[in-house]
Amino acid sequence: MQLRMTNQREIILSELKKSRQHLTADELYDRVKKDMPRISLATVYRNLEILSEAGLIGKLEISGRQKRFDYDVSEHDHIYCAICHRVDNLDIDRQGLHAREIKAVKGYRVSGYRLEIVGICPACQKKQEKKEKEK
Amino acid sequence: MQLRMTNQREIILSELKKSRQHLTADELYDRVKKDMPRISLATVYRNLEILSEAGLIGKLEISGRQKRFDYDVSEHDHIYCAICHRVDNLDIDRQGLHAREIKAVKGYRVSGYRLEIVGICPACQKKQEKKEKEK
DNA sequence: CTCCGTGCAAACGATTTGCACTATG
DNA sequence: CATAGTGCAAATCGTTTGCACGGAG
Repeated sequence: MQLRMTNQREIILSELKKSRQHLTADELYDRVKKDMPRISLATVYRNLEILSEAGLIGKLEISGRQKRFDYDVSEHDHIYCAICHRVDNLDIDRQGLHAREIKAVKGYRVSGYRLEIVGICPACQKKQEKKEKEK
Repeated sequence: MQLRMTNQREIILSELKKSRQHLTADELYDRVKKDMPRISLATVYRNLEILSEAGLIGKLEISGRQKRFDYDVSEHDHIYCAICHRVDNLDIDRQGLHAREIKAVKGYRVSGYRLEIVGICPACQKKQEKKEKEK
């Protein structure tokens, strides 16, 4: 099962990379459609799955909502906005955690962990302040 | 909007508490149905949502899969099995993380974080060993 | 040429919602 | 007795799949 670099796959990949955001399949679909109007959403889903399996992009399955895909494949954690669900990459030292983690496993064979910081992004903070004033 | 402690709400709550597991809505539905055969799945969903908003149970939204509900409302993290998706509670010291977290926020107002450790649970490890032998 | 990939529509699994009815406080 | 909660069915949302056709290697 070898990978073919089709036109649609190439565009999906480059559109995600150049976005520098953590897009959902349908957000990406909207962008890709501009270059390739007949592409189908199913193709976007299929390719995102394949690309993330191939290690060319990252897959984010954060807190029960829509999957997002990451242009950055290096190991890192995420912060996301509880209001608008925007996601940003974080640079946290992962060393300290490992020691703590390994003690806590209760019989599990640990393969990794996911750390998500939750908060309110700058844009949504501003919106809240505005609402506050209007009262 | 005051809460009424209906029969179904009470049973859902007590069934989750006594399970000492992290059940999904439909797993809980199956259990509750034994005591109350005419209850509907929608009622289970509605009540789990309400109960978690009221702080009587916890809601777990792990890695893009089905929501699970937590009988334990105290602050804690989780470990889950990458194979069978079983979830267990963890006791990790949350102190060390806070300091690191606050440095990393890039304009976000941080409200908390979620740490999930991923691994393979004892039961699934055994299954794998068995398969290995059979080859 | 061989199959992997595509577009389309239909199928799917989890969850939510509109509605008329019920029952709690 | 007001109105939160229920059961049911249908709707919705994100995602996946079956199929016949198209195109990359």
